[in-house]
Amino acid sequence: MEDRPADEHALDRLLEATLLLGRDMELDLASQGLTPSRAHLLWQVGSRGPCTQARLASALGVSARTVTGLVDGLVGTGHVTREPHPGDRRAVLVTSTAVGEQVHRRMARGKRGLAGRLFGTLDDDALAAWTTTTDGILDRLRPLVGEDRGP
Amino acid sequence: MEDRPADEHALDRLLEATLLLGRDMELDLASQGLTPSRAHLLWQVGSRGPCTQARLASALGVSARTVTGLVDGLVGTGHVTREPHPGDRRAVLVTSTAVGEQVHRRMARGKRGLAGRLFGTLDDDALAAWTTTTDGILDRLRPLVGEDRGP
DNA sequence: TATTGTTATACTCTATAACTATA
DNA sequence: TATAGTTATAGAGTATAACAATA
Repeated sequence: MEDRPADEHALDRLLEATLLLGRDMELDLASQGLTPSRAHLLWQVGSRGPCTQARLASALGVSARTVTGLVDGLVGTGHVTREPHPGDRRAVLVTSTAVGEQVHRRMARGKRGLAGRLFGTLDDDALAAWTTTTDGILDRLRPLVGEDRGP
Repeated sequence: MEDRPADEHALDRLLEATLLLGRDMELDLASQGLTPSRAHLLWQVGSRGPCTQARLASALGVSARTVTGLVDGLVGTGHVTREPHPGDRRAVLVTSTAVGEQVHRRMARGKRGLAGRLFGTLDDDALAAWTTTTDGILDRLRPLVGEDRGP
């Protein structure tokens, strides 16, 4: 670790990508009346199917109280409903409505489109090289942050 | 744009890096009593020298009101002071204290260390290839988000 | 006893709008 | 008239702690 300037430059690129990616996704979601946190929750429900709030708290890495608030908001906008959990009367199943599923499909489409825009111009070899290197970066990053929550 | 699965996989990698990078930096800052937003402001002041709040609002991309709150917090913790602006009696100069500068140096050191840990294992060619590809990704990402605010 | 989710409370970050003091 | 910053107000997201209902 001998202070190579190119290393810091590379990290700056990664940080800039982080910033821009976040902003792009927020813009897209705001146009559908969703805040980032609510969109994230809706994405989980759409991808996993009906979930208990405890499971969502674990998947999102937030407290149970926070999930209560996010679900309240999404129930208010008609994206999800709270259904009784068959077999555990303490729990509820957060379930996508038709509108929620439509938004989830739109998010999935948007993600595919963004992937194509960002990486579609690379040939297979260049893409594979970039991905391999990024995998290595992630391997070195994960231990710094600690355990992942979620299935 | 013909839906290459590897594209979506690459985007997922980038999103995961985004998430982990954010978490790592938050952990590091929380250990010094700084929230992410306050740390971001302190970083700007440390890098640019004494700044008006208007300039900070523009650099951070937030409203004047938000800067007032962040500076209030940092004044409270002793990281910055508000000094009179020589030549414009409406404005103040947000200025790092000795403690603030010490934290800024620690942040700079942490950034160098992280860069080394993430990229230091790559040889020059692999690093250059990764950076070049990432530059291209950024070029395609920037127009989606729109204008940068900045100095 | 342990888990699920809610109420109560509080702090941070963010914004808009109205206002004061200066340019 | 325009700019720098504050006060006033509001809403989202987050957390911990105490509590109810159920396992």
